[in-house]
Amino acid sequence: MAEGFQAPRGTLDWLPQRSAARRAMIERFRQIFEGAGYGEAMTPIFEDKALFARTAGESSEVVGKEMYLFEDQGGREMALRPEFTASIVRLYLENGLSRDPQPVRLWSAGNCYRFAAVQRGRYREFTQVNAEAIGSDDPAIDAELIALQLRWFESLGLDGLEVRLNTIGDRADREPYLDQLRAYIDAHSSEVDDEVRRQRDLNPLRAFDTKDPASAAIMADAPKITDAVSDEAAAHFAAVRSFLDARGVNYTLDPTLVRGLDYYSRTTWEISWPALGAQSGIGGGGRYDGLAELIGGAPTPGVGFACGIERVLLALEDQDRSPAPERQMDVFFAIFCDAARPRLHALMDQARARGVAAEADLAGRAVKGQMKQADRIGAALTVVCGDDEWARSVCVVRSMASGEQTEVSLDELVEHLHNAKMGTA
RNA sequence: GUGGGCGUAGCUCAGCUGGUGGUAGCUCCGGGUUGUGGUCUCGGCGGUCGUGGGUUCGAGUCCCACCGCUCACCCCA
Repeated sequence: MAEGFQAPRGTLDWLPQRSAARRAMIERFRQIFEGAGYGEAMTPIFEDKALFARTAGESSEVVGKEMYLFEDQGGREMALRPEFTASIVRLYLENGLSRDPQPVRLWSAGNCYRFAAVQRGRYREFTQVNAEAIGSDDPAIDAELIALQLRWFESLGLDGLEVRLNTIGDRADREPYLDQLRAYIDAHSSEVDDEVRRQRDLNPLRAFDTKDPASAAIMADAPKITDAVSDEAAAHFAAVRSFLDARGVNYTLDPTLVRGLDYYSRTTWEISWPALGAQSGIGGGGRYDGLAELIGGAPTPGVGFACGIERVLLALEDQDRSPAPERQMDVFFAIFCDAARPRLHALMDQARARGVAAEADLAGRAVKGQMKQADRIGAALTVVCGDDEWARSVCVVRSMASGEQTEVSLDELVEHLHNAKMGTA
């Protein structure tokens, strides 16, 4: 290890067991969203830096200091994607999807990259599953996305989720409100801490996030954006809530909930699993009706969310649950005769070609060790072939559950294994 | 980027105020069962004590730096 390499800080190695869990989670996500009419979209892992800079906002941490940037050999400024939404909207515009029936609904899964301080649940390379609906401002979509997202969590066996919901109005509502909020902070300037004063200039909405109790008390009485939104946005939010209420979705209203990316408008939400501690946010999203214009497209409404696979998996592991299916093998080949190995390996391959999951000893194990291996991998059957059987061109097929053994001619072995598999399946 | 805790076999960990690394548990491999698993039992493999310096006659144990993990700030998935 001293002279060796370690995975880069903030990255994870995925061994088979967790890889299976991860894949099962994504597969579940796929089933749920494709069952609701969402199609899979994949975008490049890197994009023009400006795509993210313009959409997420220069004042956001993500753009300000967390992007992985590089200049390619052609001198282009590129960034590894810190999130999906900007890429998906870019995809929508670039591929003319505004000509498709609206809204265009897409889901994605893949790695994102942010150069942030590493801790449990926060990694520099991490995986998000993502869903976006672009081209309609129907409040039913906001509610549908939240409901589907919750269905995913529940299908994985995660209990005790908290859903927080808010509306931050339209961009046009924002400036007058921000002036109001800045004025309030200025009026209480001497009573709040540096953090609030810093946010006042940077992103006043975030001033509500202060941890300082005195400042928090002051901010508790500050004007809330929820009260400052237009009648139209308020009506939209009321409609979102009615769609959620009709489904029986539990949520709490949090008028200080502001998502960290500047492009959000109207509905915002966050789902957390509190036991995870500081990185308890396992999913979040919102509406971004102004985003398409920011990157040169026609005004196009949109709404979407993302969930962090690693965090959800940590939560599941904390509950001693794994979404990974049991590993199973149909047949193990236990061969105690060197001369027999080539022929039996060939037969094993033929069985595999017919859909039988099979493996053989590859470690030179003794008899006992090979049987133990068969047991360990959960093989339903073990093909046993030693000198005696090989001399007679047969083998013994043992049922690992019952211990029952039958002798089978090597010529009929593949057919026998195939039938056994079909019979039990 | 800033603080606190931690870093001994593949994994989980003992190791008292510095005096030669633990028959430790689990895993893995083998024997007990001349060719048959899950239990039991015996044995074996496996460590430059995170890395590099320093103090000391002597450092896993003390000091410093770095790397990594972890908790929190922050940020967000």
